[in-house]
Amino acid sequence: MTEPMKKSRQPTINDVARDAGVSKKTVSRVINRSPLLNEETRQKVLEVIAGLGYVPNPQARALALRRNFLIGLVHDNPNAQTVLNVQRGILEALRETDFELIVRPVDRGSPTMLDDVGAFLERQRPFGVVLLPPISENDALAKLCTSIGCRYVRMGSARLDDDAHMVASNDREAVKEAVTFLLSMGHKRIGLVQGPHGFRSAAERRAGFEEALKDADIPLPRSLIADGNYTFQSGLLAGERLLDLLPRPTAILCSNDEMAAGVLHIARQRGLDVPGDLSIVGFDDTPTAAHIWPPLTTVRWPVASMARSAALKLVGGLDGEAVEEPSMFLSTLIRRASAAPPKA
Amino acid sequence: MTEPMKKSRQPTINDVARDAGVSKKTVSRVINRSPLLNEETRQKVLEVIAGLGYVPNPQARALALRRNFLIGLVHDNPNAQTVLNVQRGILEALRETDFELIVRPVDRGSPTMLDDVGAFLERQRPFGVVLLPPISENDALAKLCTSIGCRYVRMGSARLDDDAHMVASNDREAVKEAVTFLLSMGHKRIGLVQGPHGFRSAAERRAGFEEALKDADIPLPRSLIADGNYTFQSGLLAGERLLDLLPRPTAILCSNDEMAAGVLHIARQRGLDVPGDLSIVGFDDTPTAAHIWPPLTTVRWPVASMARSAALKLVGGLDGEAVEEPSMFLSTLIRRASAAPPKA
DNA sequence: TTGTAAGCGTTATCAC
DNA sequence: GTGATAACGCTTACAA
Repeated sequence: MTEPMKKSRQPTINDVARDAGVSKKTVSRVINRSPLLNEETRQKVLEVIAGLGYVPNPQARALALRRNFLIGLVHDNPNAQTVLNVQRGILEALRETDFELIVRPVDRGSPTMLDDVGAFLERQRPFGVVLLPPISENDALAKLCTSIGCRYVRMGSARLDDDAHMVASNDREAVKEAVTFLLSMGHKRIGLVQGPHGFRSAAERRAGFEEALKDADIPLPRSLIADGNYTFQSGLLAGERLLDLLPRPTAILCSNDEMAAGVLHIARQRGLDVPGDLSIVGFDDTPTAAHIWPPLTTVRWPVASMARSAALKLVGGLDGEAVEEPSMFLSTLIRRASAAPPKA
Repeated sequence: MTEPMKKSRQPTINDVARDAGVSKKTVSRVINRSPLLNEETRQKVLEVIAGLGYVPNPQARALALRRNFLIGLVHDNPNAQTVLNVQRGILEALRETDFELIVRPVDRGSPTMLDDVGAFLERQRPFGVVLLPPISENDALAKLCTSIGCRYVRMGSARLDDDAHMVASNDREAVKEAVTFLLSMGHKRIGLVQGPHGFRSAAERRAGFEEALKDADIPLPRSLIADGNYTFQSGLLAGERLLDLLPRPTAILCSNDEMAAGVLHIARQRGLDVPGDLSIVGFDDTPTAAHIWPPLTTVRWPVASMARSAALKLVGGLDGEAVEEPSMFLSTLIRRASAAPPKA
């Protein structure tokens, strides 16, 4: 029992092997759940492992296996809650696995962005990466991952890639539903604050907006569409633009909640009653959406679930089982007080 | 030039050594910036490295060095923006180093929390961890890190540990300043929505609140203090409690912005004019603070800078230089429209 | 079912 | 200054 000179360092596979009276390979088999193992041997080894408090060294395993246990999250999404929800979803999928999550925010718009991500992938060689919008919409980035040999899954607002490499919410349908909801309440003059050019989400949401109006045979003058860039500030500007119109729109759909908050701000400044004089609908269901006054009707996309599936697509199928994770996710319209039938 | 059977795998240190006509140890010296190296040799090796696109394998380095290049972020902070700001700050400090950030949200309140973190530390053996409040206030956790032999730095609202293991904002002073500001505008009846019991930040902020009133010789009846738990919901309840009082407080200080938003909500519901009838002050300067109406006067603590220093305390001093990172950080009162002199 | 030997890509030791 | 050689802790051949 009394080992001579018990070193205080972490026990290694050798210690376990010695104490259990087996070879390291056998211990390795136990760790890796090899099926061809005498049950007695397994038990004995497990006991020694527990007794010693042995934990396999991930770096050593990574070296021997020529792959590591890191999943990267590459993102440039400005919405903190979204990013955290994604992290939560990924970690949920990674629980009970040996994988860890490493995060890598990148600077969208930086001319060296692709190089930066490339350097990160080359250096760390993560087992796989989850790409968040809007950067996930960048096809060059996906190609880069492929060329480097790094698995990836893109999150997005529409089918961006084949099922193995993407999870998406159907933003177009979701917005269409929201607008149809407004129409059903009697709104006829509905404005849109759209997201920035080059963003797939912005394009999809606009498309859904237009489709809904078209289906209802309601004309859409260009003046009812204001530009935004997903910031509160741009929502303020867009709100001023749209509320200057005569006749005023009775409802405004915003491509995200931040901008909706901006529009609400302007409406209040002008003494408009929301939703009496103006209904407002957002997109994202950020925490703020529920906390502003009146609470914002908005669209919630299942970020965490999507992220979870994304991660499972990456790490799943390692045990040979096919990965049958969904690729498309439904968003839900969250009805709150900011949208109601127009007053008169 | 034409190597026979160029394998498509990543180049290793051996490839570099062979091509440069030196030993692997020399290449290793170049990588690790060893000072005792012939400049010519170094240049030649660097050329080959660049030519080959060689990148050292972090896992192999970790194994050989018996330490890895991972900094963990352990957090249970509910504020997404805060967590992301921390991540940003840490990564800023880690840029240009070989370290990566791995994140580990934990479930505060789970009875197995300490075990969970312990398992994480044992398994991954990160080089160091940054602990976010409120979990960072847990002394048992700090002890656990020490016993496992994992470096740590705690972020907090007050001195929680010695300088090497902590960075803190001075919440007490910050709140004191905010309350003094309200007093200077003529408020005499000021309510407090405090944070949950057991949170150091809540205690510090309350202490600052009380000190300011005491310094001004203003009595503080217990009824002017309402309990909250840092959620919007609890802000609603606390707001109702305080605004039921007669005479009504003319100002309310909230221990965070979420709760301030809740109080604002109630004030609006009751038709109160903010700030005319009621001034509101928050704490945190979340994005929401600037987007609600009226924009919220609040206290901003330099999260990212603190996180940056925390990370530097962890990885600094590796090159022998002493780490001279600050431990205390000043918060700033952000004056917005939600606080003004009382109407009458 | 289990063990032996070799190797994963790097760094430390200690000669030269 | 530089280079053999032996670690580091694990896994994959391939034997037994």
